[in-house]
Amino acid sequence: MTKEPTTSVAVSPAGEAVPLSSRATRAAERRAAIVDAAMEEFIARGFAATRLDDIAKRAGVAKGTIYLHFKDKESMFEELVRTVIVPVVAKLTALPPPTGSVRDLVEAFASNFLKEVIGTRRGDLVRLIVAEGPRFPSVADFYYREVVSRGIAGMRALIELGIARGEIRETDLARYPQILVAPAMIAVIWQSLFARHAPLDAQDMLRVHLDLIFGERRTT
Amino acid sequence: MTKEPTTSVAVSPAGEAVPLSSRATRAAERRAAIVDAAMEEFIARGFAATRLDDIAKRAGVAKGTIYLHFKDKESMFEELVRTVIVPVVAKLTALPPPTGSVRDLVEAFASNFLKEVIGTRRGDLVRLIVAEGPRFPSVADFYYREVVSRGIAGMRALIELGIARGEIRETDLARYPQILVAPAMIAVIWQSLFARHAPLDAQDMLRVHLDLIFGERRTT
DNA sequence: ATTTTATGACTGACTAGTCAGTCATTGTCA
DNA sequence: TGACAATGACTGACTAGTCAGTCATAAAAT
Repeated sequence: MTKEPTTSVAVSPAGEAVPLSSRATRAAERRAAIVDAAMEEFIARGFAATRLDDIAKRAGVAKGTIYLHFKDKESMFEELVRTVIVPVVAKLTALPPPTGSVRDLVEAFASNFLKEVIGTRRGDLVRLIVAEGPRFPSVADFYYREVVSRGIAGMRALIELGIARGEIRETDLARYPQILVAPAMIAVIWQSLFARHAPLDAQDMLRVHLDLIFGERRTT
Repeated sequence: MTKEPTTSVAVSPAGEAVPLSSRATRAAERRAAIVDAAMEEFIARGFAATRLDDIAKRAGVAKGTIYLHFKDKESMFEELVRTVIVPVVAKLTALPPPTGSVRDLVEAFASNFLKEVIGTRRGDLVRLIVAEGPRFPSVADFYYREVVSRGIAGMRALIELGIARGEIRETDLARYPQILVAPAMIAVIWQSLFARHAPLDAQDMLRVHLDLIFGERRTT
């Protein structure tokens, strides 16, 4: 079925020698415009209710052009998720220096997450995946494989380190890194759904949560 | 005016074995069948992708019948959410006796939540609300008003009691009852999306989380 | 001039919502 | 009690509209 990698993605081979506004470049720009527009529309309306005409209009492109880049609506959605998520994973995988206390590490993660995800388009994407996941097993699979399982593994490693160093009391926590992450996820969803009813100070909430796990912070 | 339909349930002679279908009863049954079918379909496909024909077929009813009970697809969805949620709220509002430790109370809540929500159709409904909320402000509003704000308030009261009684150390927790609830919500979502990849022992996870908040449990 | 890329009018499949007609149930009267 | 009339719940074929995907044509690049 969708075995095809679609139209050859303009992955320019390492070298460039090619003038900036080559075909490949233009194609890549158009593709990016389509991805951005699609992101916007899918987040606002969900998969089924999004019209390709709207995506095309927003991207400043004719509808037919979309089909030069994507096989159909479904695979566009799937590729969109991949396209947007991969760089985020890459960024998070670029681990910070293993210096300082575990709490500092976790806090670095948290503040990064706060800035890069909560209340941003990427946060909305998370909600979108939760929303459409059951109807797009391939998306859910991908997300689990690339983001969730890695994230859980990384958090577990951190927790174990924290336990080993005596920073974390509750040793069972290592079995459920989800607990460490849960408030952050809740914050993402809260901002999408209830921000207008009751804004949430995500940063402060995460701080309190970390106090709960690591104990009250002394002085820094 | 004897115009009243008088839901005359008494019409059926006591001894008769035919109380099967008065008009009113049948109507109520049909409405219930439609609500059930709609719930199933909306959960499986989301709002936009659900066909009224499918709901009708599943409910064993003609499409036109749906319109005798609901104005249109949108208000059907909205009423559906209300219909399903109200009894749950009622149940949770029936507070347990204020006996025992706060931890016991919270644990009672948790185990109730586990049994009644996580991994059930109601859990899927929560996911559905997260999914469709942004496109159905009225649903999100209703859910916030009837479930979220009450739940948060209730949890806050419990936390404050726990703090007053010395069961809970972290006094800032009262400002973010979301932290108390977060793992439970994550469990709901996890079961919907990732259960097949990595089943989650929600009960055990919640126990660990409560240990984190209340401190390790002594004896039971 | 030829090939590649882009366009947008067009098509056909699909579906929310309607409504004229049917008929089981209920009410009335002899 | 039985026959007949009134009611309105129920049906499903139909309408009007939508939208994913196509393709003949045009523009741009080479």
